[in-house]
Amino acid sequence: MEMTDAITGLSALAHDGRLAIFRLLVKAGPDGMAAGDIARKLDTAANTMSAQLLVLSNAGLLTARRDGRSIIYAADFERMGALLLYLTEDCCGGKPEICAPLAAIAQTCCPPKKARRANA
Amino acid sequence: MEMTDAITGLSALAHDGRLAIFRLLVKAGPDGMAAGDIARKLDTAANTMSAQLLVLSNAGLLTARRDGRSIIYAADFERMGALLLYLTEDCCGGKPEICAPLAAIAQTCCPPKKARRANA
DNA sequence: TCCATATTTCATGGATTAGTGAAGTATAAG
DNA sequence: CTTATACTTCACTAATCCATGAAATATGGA
Repeated sequence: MEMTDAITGLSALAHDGRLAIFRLLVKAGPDGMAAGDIARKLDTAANTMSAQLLVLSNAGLLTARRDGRSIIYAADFERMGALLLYLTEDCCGGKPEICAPLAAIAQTCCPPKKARRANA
Repeated sequence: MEMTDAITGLSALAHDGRLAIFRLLVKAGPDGMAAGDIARKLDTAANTMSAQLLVLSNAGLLTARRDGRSIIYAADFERMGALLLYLTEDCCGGKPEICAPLAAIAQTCCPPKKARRANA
């Protein structure tokens, strides 16, 4: 990931409405959610929601597919992983002082050697 | 870390000048750098630099201390670690699909069991 | 075809952000 | 005490962001 992409991603997430959307879609998983359902869940006007989804999509953090009249948005896990990787690796140089706390969660969710724990 | 703090941090980093400052200070380590040295290194006007440093400081990502006529800024590693932890844990729910790439770097910089590698 | 639903696009206005010249504050040196 | 250095603060403008009403587009059903 390049620096400009990282900045676009950070900007997209640096907004309470958009961060809420992203978090909701992470919880929703690969199946994603229809734009209207997201709007109702977060109590946001349809056009406002559309603009917010566009920003996240343009940052590559969301994928979109049409299903009938609805458009289903889903979090792009790979892209988010790349952003986090950029922050730890390129931005922070993998300093132990910074990424030590991450080791714990990486350990929990992605055991390095043995079988991976199911998570949902 | 709370969501509003995370947003403040993301906003602070979502700017090319400020991200460059932060990266420079991460490289500089705990000793930090004087505001003027940062400004010269990044070819930025003094007052512009001051404003950018203020944003990062207000987000808690930098610490500042006076040394004679200079003011020394340093990256707050703990805070950055907390931001990354928020993004992986609270925002992304520690999903393996997202944090798997992080496991590698966490593995490299912070070995879980054995002695930690020195890193300059 | 006509209508309802789902979402987006456009236009607008208000709020926030960002860079800069000029002035102000703090420290050090002569 | 005066002057220089190091930064910050202030005032201002340009640019960008953001929410919203209104209109447009796309799909599905009667």
